[in-house]
Amino acid sequence: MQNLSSTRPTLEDVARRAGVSTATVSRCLSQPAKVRPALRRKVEEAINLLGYTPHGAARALASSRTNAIGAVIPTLSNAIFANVVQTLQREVSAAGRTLLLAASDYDMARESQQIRDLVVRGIDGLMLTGEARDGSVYRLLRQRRIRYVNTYVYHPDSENPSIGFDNRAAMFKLVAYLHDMGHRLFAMIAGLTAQNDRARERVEGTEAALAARGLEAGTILERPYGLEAGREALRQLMRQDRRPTAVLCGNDVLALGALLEAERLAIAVPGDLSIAGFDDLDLAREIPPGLTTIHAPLEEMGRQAASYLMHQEETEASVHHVELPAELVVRGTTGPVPKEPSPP
Amino acid sequence: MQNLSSTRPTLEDVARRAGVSTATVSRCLSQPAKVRPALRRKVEEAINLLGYTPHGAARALASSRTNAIGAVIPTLSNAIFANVVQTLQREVSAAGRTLLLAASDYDMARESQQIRDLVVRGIDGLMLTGEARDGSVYRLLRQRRIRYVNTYVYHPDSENPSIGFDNRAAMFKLVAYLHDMGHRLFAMIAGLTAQNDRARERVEGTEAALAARGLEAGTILERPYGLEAGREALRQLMRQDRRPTAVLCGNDVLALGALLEAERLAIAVPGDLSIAGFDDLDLAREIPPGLTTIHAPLEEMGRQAASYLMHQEETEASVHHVELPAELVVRGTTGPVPKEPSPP
DNA sequence: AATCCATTTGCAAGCGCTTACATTTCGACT
DNA sequence: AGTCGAAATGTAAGCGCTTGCAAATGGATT
Repeated sequence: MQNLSSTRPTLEDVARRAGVSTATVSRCLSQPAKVRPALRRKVEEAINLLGYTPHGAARALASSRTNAIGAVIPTLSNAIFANVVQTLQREVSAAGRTLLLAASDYDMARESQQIRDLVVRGIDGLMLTGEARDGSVYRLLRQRRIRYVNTYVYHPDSENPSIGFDNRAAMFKLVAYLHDMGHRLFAMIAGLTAQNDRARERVEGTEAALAARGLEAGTILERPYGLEAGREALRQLMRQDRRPTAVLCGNDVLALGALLEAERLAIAVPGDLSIAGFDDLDLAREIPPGLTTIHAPLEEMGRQAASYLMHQEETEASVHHVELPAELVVRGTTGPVPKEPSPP
Repeated sequence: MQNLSSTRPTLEDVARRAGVSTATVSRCLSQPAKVRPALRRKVEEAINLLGYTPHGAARALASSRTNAIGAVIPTLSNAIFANVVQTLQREVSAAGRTLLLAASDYDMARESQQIRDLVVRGIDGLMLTGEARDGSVYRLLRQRRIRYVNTYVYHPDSENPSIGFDNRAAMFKLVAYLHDMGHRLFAMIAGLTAQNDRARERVEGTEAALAARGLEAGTILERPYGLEAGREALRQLMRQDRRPTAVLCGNDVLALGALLEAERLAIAVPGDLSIAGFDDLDLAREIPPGLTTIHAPLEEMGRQAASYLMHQEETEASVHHVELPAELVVRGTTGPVPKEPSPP
């Protein structure tokens, strides 16, 4: 059953063994319908006998198709990326292709390098996170005719395809809801905006929403995404003379940190303070009293990205843009503004 | 600066442009030290001028090295896998290689297929999760001379290399600690053991530890890893006539679910009930009162796996096995057994 | 200047597969 | 049986790169 020699068997070995040409064997593998059953059977027999498996690189070289899809994300340590990659991988794998993955750790330079590496290695499609990156990267992708898509953002006017949601608009919804609940003084615990356009859009959305409603621009703290950072930021906010009554967080992890810290400081949530997150992690629903947040449609985003990247056939006239809804999910951490100003 | 023609430039284009042979260009790319600076400069100029990038498949075919490392894990939706993949990817990327990733969703058949796919695609090394899988997979890997390693387990007697920790021994530590705290009736909310040897080892470890101490084998519930499943399982345990005083959970996610449910049921933790997890997620430390758990040394595991898989040079005499410590971390969810039996 | 050896460079043969094109085979039909 | 077109198969030319080996080059040494 197994070939005992140390060099792996090649197509030619199979062809010889089956008494056919290499072309026929090749066809058996990629378009079995084109080979008559009798021959096909003989070939399959030879394949099993020799324990033959195709050589991916040779195949890619000869056919100039790699059947590989790449993805570059900031980090797998955040569930919102891990989950999308999980979905992407599932779809890609189901289509008989392979996922090449790189994580940039929120470093734009590294991201560029990783994209280039993936291009060199050979990919048919590429999922990217956000839009902000060097123009040369997009140029390379287009020159190489590699299909790509930006995710976690929806930028209908961009020349780069996007599948995602409107981060700004989501913050507008959140501010509107809290404003209507009577809140007037807001604060934000944002992510680091320097290398992260999604975080930036969330901040900008908040600022714009506050301005649009004639509200004071509150304190904005930038922190790396992490529970401890969220805790620390909340402490800092609560140390201020004029305490905000509502704290918007750049993501659920920061919000969870803030919530845990509020609990420790014996600040009632939402009695004294409302806290909201962004992303809607599993935990947001489970942790008492339930985290008010924006639901990021990750599953759908992963599926759509996979589908877009793998359907190369259709050449579309216009740039592909898909907006997925990012809905406000009201749970227990937000409520009406406290009657009297919260104690100093 | 960019080549405007639609076909990408090849090594030959560069060679012609620089007035050298393709061999020289090739050497400039892979062993620059072997080319005199003057020539090298000319070549680099031509490369930039044409916007040349190597063709990965051609390179892999000619050199029979792919510079790719594969990893197959159960799912990215669990942080313990996402974090290890994150580490692995970082190391792999830093070494100028690429990570090919597949997630099996705890389906052994799918896992086999994915491993085969990766082998066909071409990888120099492969990280696997657990040890239990079809013998033909290991045979293929060895026949193809692909370096591989099982992780999340430590099986010093296996012929397959492993880098991980001893799941059984860890449960022994946990049982010993709780027994010493006075607990006599244990229960376990385990993961699904059917397709998961790590989960199985944790169950077996618990059973063996209980038996070794002459303790009653308590109820063991198997549940898919998930918060909601943990909640439900705890409800079921608390409905029993004889309630356990200590609940061991197959992982931290189940433990967190159990903890949240206990809170909802107004069962005091650890006053009435002790709960312990496994893995030591970030959240385990943060969530009050702090989850007692086993710390899984993920970072180190990822690093060591990467290093082992990428250092092909040294041919070792014996099978590579590394045991990483999985320490008990005592926090707030465990304590002395309640004085009187907990109320029905 | 001639000689010699260590480097540097070029030549060219593949690596294993796909695929356009040529050739053969097979039935259906007359 | 003989024809003819469609379908099946074979032939062979690459795909873009690496690398063993031969040839050429450059200094160092005499």
